[in-house]
Amino acid sequence: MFGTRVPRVCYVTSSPREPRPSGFQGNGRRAQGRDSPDARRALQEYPVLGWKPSCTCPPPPNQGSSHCPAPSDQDDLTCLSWLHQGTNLLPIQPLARTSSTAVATVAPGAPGKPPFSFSSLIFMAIEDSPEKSLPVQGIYEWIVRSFPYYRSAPGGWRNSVRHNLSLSKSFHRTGRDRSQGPGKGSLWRVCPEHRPALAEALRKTQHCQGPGSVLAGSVLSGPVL
DNA sequence: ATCTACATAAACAATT
DNA sequence: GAATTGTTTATGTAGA
Repeated sequence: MFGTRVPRVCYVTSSPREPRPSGFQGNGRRAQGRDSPDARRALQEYPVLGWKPSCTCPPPPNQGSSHCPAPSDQDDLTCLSWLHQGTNLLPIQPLARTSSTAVATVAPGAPGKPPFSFSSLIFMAIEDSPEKSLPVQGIYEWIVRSFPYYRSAPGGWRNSVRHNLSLSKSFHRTGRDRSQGPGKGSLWRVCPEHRPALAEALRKTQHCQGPGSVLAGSVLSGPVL
């Protein structure tokens, strides 16, 4: 199908892309570095504040705590119920629903880049949907709604979202029910077998922000994560 | 030094 | 034909 793909012009030159602007943040890992100032700032800006640990389900493995009896059918992280307990459905969930109060915590003008990878963002968006599936546009909207940074970010992040969806084995697309209305594209879902890894990555992102972060204080000290 | 994960950019085909 | 969606390739950075 792609046999007709022609080599890109970039091969002609040693520098295929435009020089990156001085403010370019590299590969983004810097921004989501384990304990980077950016990551800490972002976590303080984004209202994980509203996430109240109110765990009634088993903690993820390696958390040690077993305050809840582990159901026999949950040997691993396949169960994401620990991500979906009421308001602590997902770390940034409160912002999406109560933007006025939540966004008030964001520094005016320049929200920091979220510390989450695109995979994590997609994961959260999909898991936050009632049907556990979203079209690309729905994922965009969830991200923009949840992270003010992406409202003003250059459009390239959408490309990255699609790139992640397409490249990552963690997500797969399903046919779209056209009776639900018009719209392009497919619905995207999280592969069940990859949920544990995604959840763990998300948990690590939070965990690695250190004890100083709001999230660490409100989440990691709790029994859920 | 190398590998891996990730972000970003871009080309291009398919679909609506 | 335009816009959107999906796939693929390339490249750069940082951490392990």
